Amino acid sequence: MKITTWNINSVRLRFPQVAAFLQTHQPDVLCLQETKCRDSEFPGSDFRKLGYEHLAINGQKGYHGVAIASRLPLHEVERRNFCNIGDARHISATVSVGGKPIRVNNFYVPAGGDEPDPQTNPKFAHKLAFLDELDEWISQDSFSKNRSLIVGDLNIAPLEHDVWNHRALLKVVSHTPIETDKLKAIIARGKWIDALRRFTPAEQKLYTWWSYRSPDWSAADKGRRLDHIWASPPLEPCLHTIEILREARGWERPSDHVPVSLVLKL
DNA sequence: ATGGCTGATTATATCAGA
Repeated sequence: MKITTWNINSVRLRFPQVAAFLQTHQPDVLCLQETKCRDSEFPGSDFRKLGYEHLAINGQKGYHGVAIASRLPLHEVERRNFCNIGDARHISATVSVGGKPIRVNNFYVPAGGDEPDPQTNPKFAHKLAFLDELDEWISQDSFSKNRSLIVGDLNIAPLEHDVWNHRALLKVVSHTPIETDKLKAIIARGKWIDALRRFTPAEQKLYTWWSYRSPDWSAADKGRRLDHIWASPPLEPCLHTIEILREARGWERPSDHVPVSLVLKL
């Protein structure tokens, strides 16, 4: 079973890139973030034509929005209203593979604005509150004791080599200690397996996002690892491979995030 | 190195992203 997470930055604008990816890489399940459209505007028939007949969508107008497109049936779809503000940052569904369920949770964590101070920056306060609620919610036994995946754009690069310059980014939202400590605590509490790092040593640079503002993103290579796939302990023996499709950042009119995939041998 | 860019909006400047 192959599952991909990708912050697409407008699913309508970038459907051609999505189609190219699906046809070449053939994931069973695709989790998208920043779809940026209402549910009624989601290009569902285009996904169905490519064999992704099972759709779970949590959209909103203009901003945010998450979705799961799957070749396998999706059950028990849930859209949790984190921080009770009515935005679209989570969707989960159960995928059955060989008759055994895997619970897939797709997140788009708030970016957090510029200033890493919750007293003066409401966006950063929102990000921290979201993480606290995420921590409490996924600490339930049902997550860790069953076959669960946490995927998505978590907007935090937790490790030193998840950013191009650790020291320079310590005061930059996405890599500040208050955020990275929280994320590491959530991982530790749930005994989550950080699947990308399971296949790449901690000393090796690993990025999934490169800013649009860098004139030569590849040569400068000032990336961050903002996109994640975590697996619950029961899935540990099934983790097979990870792929970060760096080349997608060089496609025409790209997203600033690239697809990140996990293959499970179930 | 924190924006030099990008996308959406009943747009033509503003907000958001990270």
